[in-house]
Amino acid sequence: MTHSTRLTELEIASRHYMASYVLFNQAVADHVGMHPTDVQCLNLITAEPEPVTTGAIAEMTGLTSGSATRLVDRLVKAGYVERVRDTDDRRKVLVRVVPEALAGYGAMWARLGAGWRELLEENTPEEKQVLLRHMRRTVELSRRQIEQLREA
Amino acid sequence: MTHSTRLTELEIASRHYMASYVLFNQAVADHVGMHPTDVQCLNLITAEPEPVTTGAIAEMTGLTSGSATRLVDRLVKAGYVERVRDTDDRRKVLVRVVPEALAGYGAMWARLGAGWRELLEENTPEEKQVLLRHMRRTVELSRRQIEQLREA
DNA sequence: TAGATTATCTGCATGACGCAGTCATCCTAT
DNA sequence: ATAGGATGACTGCGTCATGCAGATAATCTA
Repeated sequence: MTHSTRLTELEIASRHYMASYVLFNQAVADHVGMHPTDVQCLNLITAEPEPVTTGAIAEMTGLTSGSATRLVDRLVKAGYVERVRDTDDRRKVLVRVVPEALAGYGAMWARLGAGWRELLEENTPEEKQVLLRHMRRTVELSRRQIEQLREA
Repeated sequence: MTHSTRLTELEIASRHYMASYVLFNQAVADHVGMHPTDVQCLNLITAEPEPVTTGAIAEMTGLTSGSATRLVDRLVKAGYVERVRDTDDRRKVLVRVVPEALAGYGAMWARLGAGWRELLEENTPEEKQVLLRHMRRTVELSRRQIEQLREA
């Protein structure tokens, strides 16, 4: 990934791949009239089995706690989530997705997701394993490198 | 990718995968004191064999032409690129990467890129083909869906 | 050669974000 | 039991990236 040396096909593809996600995320956000960060956040918390705290959202999105609060404000205002105080630790605020509110959002994903799912289904189970492994490894590597960057 | 149905492992991994890229990009940006968009842009234009126009940058990043101008302003100010008027069409501005300016930037990537490259090298040639194909397909699908979203 | 089109650049307004401080709640050590 | 500290979430304020609309210069076309 130095710039003096030639980049491999795969490295170049990676860049465009990542860039395309940013564009896609932006397009989705524009379409539903939200900020890309908000879409990103919704995607992350709907992937979680349980409601998450504001702090967890801050960590997942890389925002400060203050900005995460504002992010949740926007999602609440838009009706996508609601705040629920944690009964165990009353300092915490659980952000719960409102399933009904995701109807329109879900309808969009039903259209888009179909194409996406097809794309995945074009792969054999073995190939899917390769992709899954690569994604997980990447997430892990990314996490380590972020730590490294913050230290230095 | 609807939210009423269960998400597959691969779909969940995809989301975290994409999210991790955003975080990583942000961390890199913080590290070099730039905006994420600027890093994104540098990654894209250094992946191109030839200097690109401001308009091309606008398209690649999804920004308006005005914002792209400002983006280039920042990169110029930071010394990463320089503006060169296109001699064929003097309306156009070619944005050329300044190789020397990427020394520090490149040094960082040399460290980070090593881990990244290793990750890719952990795959057999066949597996790399699977990844490459998937990335290209995704970019293509993404492009089509963005178009679809803009129409609707 | 005039008018339309294209590529880039600017003035202005909006809004997301970080920072630093505040408040409420929980934990811990004496 | 209680004081001091830690933790989680929230606010005031300033900064800055971005979109929008219009300006300017260069090119194309009838």
